[in-house]
Amino acid sequence: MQPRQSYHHGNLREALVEAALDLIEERGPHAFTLAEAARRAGVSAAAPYRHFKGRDDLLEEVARLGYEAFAARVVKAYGDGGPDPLAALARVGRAYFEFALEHPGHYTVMYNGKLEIDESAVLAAESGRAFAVLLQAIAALLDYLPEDQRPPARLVANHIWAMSHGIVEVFARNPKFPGGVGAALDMLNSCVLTYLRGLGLVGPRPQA
Amino acid sequence: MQPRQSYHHGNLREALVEAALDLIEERGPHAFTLAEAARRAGVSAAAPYRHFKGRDDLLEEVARLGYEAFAARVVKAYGDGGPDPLAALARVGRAYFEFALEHPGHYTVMYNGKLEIDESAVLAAESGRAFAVLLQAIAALLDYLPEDQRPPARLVANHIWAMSHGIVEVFARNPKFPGGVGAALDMLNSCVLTYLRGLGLVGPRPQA
DNA sequence: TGTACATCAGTGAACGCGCGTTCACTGATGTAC
DNA sequence: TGTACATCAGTGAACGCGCGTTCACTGATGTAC
Repeated sequence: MQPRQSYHHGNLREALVEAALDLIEERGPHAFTLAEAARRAGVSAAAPYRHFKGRDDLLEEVARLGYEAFAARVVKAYGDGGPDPLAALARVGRAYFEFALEHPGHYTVMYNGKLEIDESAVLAAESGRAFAVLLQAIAALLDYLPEDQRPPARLVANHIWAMSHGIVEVFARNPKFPGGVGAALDMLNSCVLTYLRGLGLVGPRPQA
Repeated sequence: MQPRQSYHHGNLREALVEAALDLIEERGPHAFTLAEAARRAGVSAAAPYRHFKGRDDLLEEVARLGYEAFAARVVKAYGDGGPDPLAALARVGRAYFEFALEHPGHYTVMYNGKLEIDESAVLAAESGRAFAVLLQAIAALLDYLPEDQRPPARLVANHIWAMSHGIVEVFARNPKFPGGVGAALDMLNSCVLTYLRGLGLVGPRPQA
């Protein structure tokens, strides 16, 4: 933000990505402009072209980094799946939730982007990596059920993914939601637990 | 789209709203431009100013109509709440779902808009009207539970709202989702039913 | 039914603006010797 | 350690474009008589 000392920026590529994230967070991916990102990074409008092919290229890099960081975080949260499947699933849910709140720009690009980037093989792979972890966490949990009342892991994963996304979008990212982020995370936990109880997986009402 | 016969359009206000909805659906609310809406309505860029104060005024009208139509639809779906609370709740869920799919532009403005319109008292009122119906439907259902295991209706309403929104956003509006809209609606129903079973409200596994 | 006229709902040209992008340039950096 | 020079990473001016908005205008409509 403050004027540079030297002619060279030193870290312009990263600075532009950061500026883009801020802009996307503030105004959405479609309102992002290369000119404004350059301005925030303290360089001329032409400077970004030393690091990116153009506007869309920067946006794609932002999306790529987002998917990468997200997948890495989810994988790390799951870890070895211990000490028990429910705890591991809770960590994965928490990771999803925290990523959305700590990286709102990335999250927005990934889920509200409507970018044509979806085509990209790299992004699809990273996205699949994160979903595979969720699937694994859920399959481990479902193993506790007798086989004849075991629903498809993919269906359960879709359900839980939708709950997480819904609570993030409707409540956690809504500054007017009473109780704020903490209350939203509690809400996600109680929602998933009630759902799992419906599957016969956890005991009666651990929390209201 | 086709050139008008007469100098006067006859229905420009509505045509501009429609064009705006199409644009928002295609490219998001931030990418909407008054010029493009006018072009699609077949009039000059100045014509919209006979009907709206400017770009933001048209966008506000679009949002207003969206909230109005949404609330009306949910109210109508709930009807008198009969024949039983579960059926009434299912109708409300279906109404939410169908509105999102049949009016994607409105839905986007309402939930992905990030517009400052949120301030508007009219919109808040319409939005509250729809939520009140959901709350009522759920309260009626929760009456079947003994009082000491009855969770707060607002919490349950929030949970179900989040599920609906999540499934709409992640699956129903995703053209790549296998099975399409029908599968997504099934998914919403099975998700909510499993959740309600977790509350002790419905019998064991009515569907996979 | 016909005419005069006010009003309504369009037009098209113009404006200033910010954007994405290109280009010739130049200051800073790093390397060979 | 010092110098020459290639390369890198910036600048600033320029371009064409589409946008939102304003303005004087004009064609069409509706109403009074």
